[in-house]
Amino acid sequence: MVCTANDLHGWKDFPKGLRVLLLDGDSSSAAEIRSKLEAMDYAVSTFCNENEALTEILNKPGSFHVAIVEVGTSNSQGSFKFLETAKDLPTIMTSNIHCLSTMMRCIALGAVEFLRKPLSEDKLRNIWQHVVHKAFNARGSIISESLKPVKESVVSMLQLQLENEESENNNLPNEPETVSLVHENDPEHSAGSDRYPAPSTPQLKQGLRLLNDGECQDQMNCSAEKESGEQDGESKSVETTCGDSIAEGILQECKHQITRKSLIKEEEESANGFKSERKMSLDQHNKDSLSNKDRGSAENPCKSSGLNNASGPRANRKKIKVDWTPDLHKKFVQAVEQLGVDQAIPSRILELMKVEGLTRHNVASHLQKYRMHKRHILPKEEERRWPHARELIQRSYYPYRQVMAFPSYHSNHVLSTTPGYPTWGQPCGHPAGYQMWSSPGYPGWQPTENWNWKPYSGITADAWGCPVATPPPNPHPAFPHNPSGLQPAGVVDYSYGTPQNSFDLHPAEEVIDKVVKEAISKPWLPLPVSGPDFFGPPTYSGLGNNKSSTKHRRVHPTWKADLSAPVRTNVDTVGKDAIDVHGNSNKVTLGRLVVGNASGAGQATSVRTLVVVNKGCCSC
DNA sequence: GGAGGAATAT
DNA sequence: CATATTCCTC
Repeated sequence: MVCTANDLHGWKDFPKGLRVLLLDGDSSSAAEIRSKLEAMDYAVSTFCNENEALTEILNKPGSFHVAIVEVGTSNSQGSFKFLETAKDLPTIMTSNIHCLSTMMRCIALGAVEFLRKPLSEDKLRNIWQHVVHKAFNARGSIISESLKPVKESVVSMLQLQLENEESENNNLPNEPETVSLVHENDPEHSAGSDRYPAPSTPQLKQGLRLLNDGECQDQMNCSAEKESGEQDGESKSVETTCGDSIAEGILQECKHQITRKSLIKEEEESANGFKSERKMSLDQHNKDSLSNKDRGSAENPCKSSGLNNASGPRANRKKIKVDWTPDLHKKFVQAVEQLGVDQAIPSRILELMKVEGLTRHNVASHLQKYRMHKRHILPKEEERRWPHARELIQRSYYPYRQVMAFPSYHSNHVLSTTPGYPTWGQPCGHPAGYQMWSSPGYPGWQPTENWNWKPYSGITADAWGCPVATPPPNPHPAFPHNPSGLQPAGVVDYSYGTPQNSFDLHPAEEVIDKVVKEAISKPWLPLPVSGPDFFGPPTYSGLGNNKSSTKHRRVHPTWKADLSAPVRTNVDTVGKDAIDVHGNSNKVTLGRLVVGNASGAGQATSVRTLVVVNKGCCSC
């Protein structure tokens, strides 16, 4: 009697009907075991000696799913022979005697388990696990005929189960259980604004594995991916799975019926040092994918609903690393632009993107990068388009007063018109390698009307969106006009604690006042500050520098907005309270500004003091 | 408590 | 480097 796929339907109540070969020389023992097995709806065939059993197996391959073989003191050789012969049949050894060497030998010969008599119901009830295990871990691709339906039925069951879970999850759209398998580490899992892989979207279902101490409850699923029926034709979902052997086995099994593009990779370590990496993908129209990798964090195991709860801390699920593919990024940019830069916050972006599986954290992280690149790129674009802007500024805007930042002695590339564009650059005419950001329709980072920055004659701004005015080569530039007749050169300096040098500094009160007043009255004009590149090694002085560490220095809220918006200054909002006139140091502190270097996010961030210095000199 | 976002870790 | 995570503030 050989199982076929047709048996599947009859196996909905698996493991009932499991065919058990019972080989026991002790007839009374055999009867007892048989009775218990049959009480569990297992189909039992009893044999008294191994030859009969082996004959049956050989004559009717695939007749049994599992064997329970007694090892006695006298018939041990027969039991070993059975083991050696029936290698394809998951065989559980059982014995009254407790002999370690015998147990070892049995295991070495391929026994799946060694149980001591008496065999309780509990022990017998779970023998099906060996069948499933064997079905999914058969060496090579060869699976005995009897195991095929087992495997398929398990797959089918799990698929059905997952679908049921999905229906339940549909009632709880924000907290799908399968999602929790992916995002169990996400502290935002309960936040309504966050999105998770929505199992409601017909996609490749996740392979799930739940490990429970002692009792293994492997649950897998695999279902065909349907391409139609996307809610809005745009939604994407995260595709993920676990990489344990069973899962992979199922995935292999399902490969022929699944159109899948995502790569799933996972590596695991021990229960203690659990570590994994996974690739996840968000498919859209079979085209783009978002691959996620993820690293588990030991301190944050599974914390969520349903299935995971049952599995306990051991069922450590991993977070997902999102691969911001061009398409995904495009969606992101579109969302940002739709919202407007001001309103573009992670949760809203997330909503607009409609990418399942993406979390607010993912978006926030990307947004951070986005903003940084934008700040960095915009100024260079402006500079590229208005190469003489600074000169114009100096001549026309501050005809009588040069307010600017001194470049750092380490300044290297702030205003250079770098030939290439970073990948976040705008799309026009980029060399290969930037296609991600320059694909047709990609909005790019071009300044839009959302950037309410007054051109200010194209003054350059740097990574922080602040205008950058470099000093002219000539330290004492001769301005063609000096309509005000004032002493020129109120100079803003970022002294980083370094002493003022070279100039005889005599702050004329009126000059200082004028600088301050103008800054306050014209907040839309740039503060004469430079971007990160402009500064030398960070030192800290002045306001906000009472911390010894560079950590957690933050822009004052009133400044923050302006740091992200290119030109405006917030002197007005900072107010005079932030203005500190250093009576005897020729400085007026306007406020604090956090700057960083250009090398990356948040690195070497520091607080600078804006100081207006009356530079009492000028050749004019 | 949760969100945004800078700073930091991986 | 890109992304995740942590930490801080609001």
